Amino acid sequence: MAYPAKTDREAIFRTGMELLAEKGLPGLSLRSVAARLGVAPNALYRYFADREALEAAIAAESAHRMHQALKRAAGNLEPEAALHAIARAYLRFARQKPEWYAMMMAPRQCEAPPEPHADLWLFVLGQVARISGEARMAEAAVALWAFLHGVAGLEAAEVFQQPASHMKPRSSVDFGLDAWLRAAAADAESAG
Amino acid sequence: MAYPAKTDREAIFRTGMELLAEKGLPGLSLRSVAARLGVAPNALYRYFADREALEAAIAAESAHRMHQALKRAAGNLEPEAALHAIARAYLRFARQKPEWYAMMMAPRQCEAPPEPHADLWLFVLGQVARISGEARMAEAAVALWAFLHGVAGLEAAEVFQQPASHMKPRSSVDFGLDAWLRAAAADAESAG
DNA sequence: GTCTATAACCCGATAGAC
DNA sequence: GTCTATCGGGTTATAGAC
Repeated sequence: MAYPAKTDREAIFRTGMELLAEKGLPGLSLRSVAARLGVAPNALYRYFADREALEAAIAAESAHRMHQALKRAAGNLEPEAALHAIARAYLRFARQKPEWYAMMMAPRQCEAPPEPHADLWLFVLGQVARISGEARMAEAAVALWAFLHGVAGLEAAEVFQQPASHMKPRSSVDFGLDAWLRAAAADAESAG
Repeated sequence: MAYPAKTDREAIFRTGMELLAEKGLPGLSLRSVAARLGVAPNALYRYFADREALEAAIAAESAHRMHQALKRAAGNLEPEAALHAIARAYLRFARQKPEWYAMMMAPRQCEAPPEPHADLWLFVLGQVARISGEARMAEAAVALWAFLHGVAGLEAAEVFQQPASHMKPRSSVDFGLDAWLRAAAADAESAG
């Protein structure tokens, strides 16, 4: 062939993940991805319809990686210990890969939630059900997710680093987690 | 004068707020503000050092408006009712003016938190202290803030509108809020 | 099917004239 | 204090050669 493929969907995607982790959201552009791969910018359009499509692929992979991290953290721990471990792993992921996390949580117009997101959600739902029971597991899981997502957001905004704010991130996370655990456990009792 | 002032800091700022509310974050640019005011783009640099400075002003005003909204919601209600009202008002603000909310919460490098942000935080802290007591009011307030910020983020990401997600936003907010209130009240008792 | 080249837009920011 | 003009950067997207 006169023009053998110099790249492929996988390589483009991988380069996008790298650039995002290295240079943040503004560092991720079709031009920069193409430059690193040594191809012309519009060569990428053969593999991704537009920037949105590339971002969606990155978001899906990010959700998958978080799922793996949470599963590893939970291991075979007892329900309550597993949930503490999951919460820590969630916040660690958001802290260490803020761009992947942001990409994964970014609003994106699509028919149904992509499979990795759904898998992650089902995993959390299952872990929550072990504590709260199944009657109100959805409400409990959403509340937990909101709390963790909120902590991640506040950490990203560096709210805790304000000198005169009197904020103690660690103990605040514990406060919220304990409150949630007590409420979830109470649900299980009232149902049982 | 050959060139009388056609605009001023206040008009620029107000136009920025409008554009942000109308067209979202990508619609806010120095060029678009200048176009709406009928001046050349670089005329704005007389009043704001750069885009960051304009954004910081918008963020401060957004925090002020949320503060007003929360105060109005709390009124003279009893502590627990006031907190419910504050939580609803917080989520309503984030839902109705998502760009202002995002701007207000966006990471921004500055020495100290701007005054409107600090005022808002002190107000929430005071309201929380009425329930939890003063010993752990900071932890409790941060946990509450994280939860509300998280719910706002999930709503913005349209997580709740996914058809097969089995999520009920309203009851999830109630779940989290009730959990928080019980924990905060328990703190007050153990201290009293 | 991939390439080069380019178009047609957007943006923030700066220089120098009036 | 505002203007025109411009620089250097970004983005999506298309046309046409190989």
